[in-house]
Amino acid sequence: MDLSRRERDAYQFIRDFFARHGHAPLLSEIALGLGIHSKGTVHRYVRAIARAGLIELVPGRHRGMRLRGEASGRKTSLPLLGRIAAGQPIAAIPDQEEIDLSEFFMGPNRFVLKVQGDSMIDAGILDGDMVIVAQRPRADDGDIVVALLDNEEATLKYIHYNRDGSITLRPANAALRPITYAASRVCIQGIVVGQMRSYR
Amino acid sequence: MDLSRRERDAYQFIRDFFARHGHAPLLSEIALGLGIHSKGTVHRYVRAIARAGLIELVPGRHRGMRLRGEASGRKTSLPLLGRIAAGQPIAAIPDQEEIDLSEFFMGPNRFVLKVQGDSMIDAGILDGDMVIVAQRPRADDGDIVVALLDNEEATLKYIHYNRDGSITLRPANAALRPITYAASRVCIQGIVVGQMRSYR
DNA sequence: TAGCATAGAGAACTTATTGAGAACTTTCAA
DNA sequence: TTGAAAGTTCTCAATAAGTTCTCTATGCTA
Repeated sequence: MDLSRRERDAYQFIRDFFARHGHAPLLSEIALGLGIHSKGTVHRYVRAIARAGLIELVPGRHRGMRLRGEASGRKTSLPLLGRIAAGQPIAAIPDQEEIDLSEFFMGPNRFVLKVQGDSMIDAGILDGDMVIVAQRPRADDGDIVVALLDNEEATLKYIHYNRDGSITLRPANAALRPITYAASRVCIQGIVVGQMRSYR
Repeated sequence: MDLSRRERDAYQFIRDFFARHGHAPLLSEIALGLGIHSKGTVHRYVRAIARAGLIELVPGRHRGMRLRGEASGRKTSLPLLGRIAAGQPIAAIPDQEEIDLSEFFMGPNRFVLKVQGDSMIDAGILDGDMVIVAQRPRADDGDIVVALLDNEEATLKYIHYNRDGSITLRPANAALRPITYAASRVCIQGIVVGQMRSYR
C-alpha cells in the first residue's frame, strides 16, 4: 500500500511533529503544516497512512494517532537539549527535540568515507573524520565533492565550475592551492552531505 | 525478454529516481529525463520493463511502480567504502565494512547540543554543528567538555586541570584566550564524545 | 525491396489525486 | 454541565496522471 505525494508529506509532518513535541498533532495542525484548509482532506490522508500501516489510529480521540514500526520501537534518537555557548544553563532550555541518528544521515545511495589528510581542515573536516557521501554524477558549484581524477586518484575538495568549461578543485587549507582541470579529467563520485567524528 | 536501448535507459532512470527520491517517478518525469515528449511512449517502455520483471506496476496509481529485488529493505547502516585522499579510485577499494549510524553515537546518558559560535573552530567544531555529549561529572585533562560556569553559563571548551586545583577552559580558536577558574565555579555537564554536521 | 523491430508524437479517454467545505458526532477542558 | 474544538463522513469540482490508441519515421536484415 503506497502513499501519494501529499500522503507522504502528511506522514513526514506527523513524524516530525512527534519528534518535536512527543505527541500527535491535531488534524488542524497537520493542515496548517501542509498548507491545506480542509480538515476533511487531512483526515483522508491520515486514514491512508494508517491503512498503509505506518501509524495507528485511535478513533474519536483528539490527537488519536500513534507511530508504528521503528519510529516508536528501538531507540535510535538522542534528546536535543538546545544550543550551547551563551546565556543559560543547558538544563533550563525548553522545547526538547529528539534527533534521530539513523535518520540524520540516511538516504538512498549514500556511503561513508574515512578522511585521510588535512586538505579540508578549514572546512572542519579533519584527518580521521567520516564523511557521508551521496552518490551523484553532478554537483553544484561550491559543493564539497568526492572527485576522481583521470580515473586514478580520489580526492575530497570544493568544486567550482569555470566559464570556459574547466573545473577547479579547491582544498580548504591555506597551505594548499586550488587546481584547475579539464572537465573530462574529473569524474564526480558524489557530494558530501554530512560529516561526523567520534572522540574517545 | 530483453530490453531495447531506450527501455534500458528508462529502467536506469527509474532506479536512479528511486535512489534519489525514495519513490517512483511520474511518466512525465521519465519522459523529461529521457528527452521524450510523449508519455504514451514512456508508458510503453515502462510496460516492457515490467514485463521483463524488473519493476512491478500498480495500474492506475500515480507513480504506480515498485522496484523489484534488493531495493526494498530499509537500513540504518551505510557502506564504509574506504579512505579517501590518495592513490586509488574508491570503487577499487575492497574490504567493505558497514557503519551503523544509530550505533555510532548511541550510548547511555547522552544528549545532543547544537553549537553556536566559533570558539571551537580549530578543533573542527563549527557554528551549527551538533555535538554528542555523554553526561558525566568528571573529565580527563584535554577532553572537550560542556561546562557550566557559576551555574549560569554553559560553554564548550577543552578542559585542563592545574596543579593548584584550578581549572583552565581553553577555546580552540586563536582569537580567544584560555581562562582559568577556581574549581568550585566550574561544573562539568558532560564530555563531548562525537560531533556531526549536515550539509544543505 | 518487403518485413519487422525500435522510436517518438500525440489524440482521446479513463481514473487518481488533491482540495474545499458542509453536516454531523464526539471529546475535553473550563 | 456544556459549548467550543476536534474528529468523522460525505459530496463536489478541478486538475494531473495513467492508459490505449493510431500514425509516422528509421534503421536493419532476410
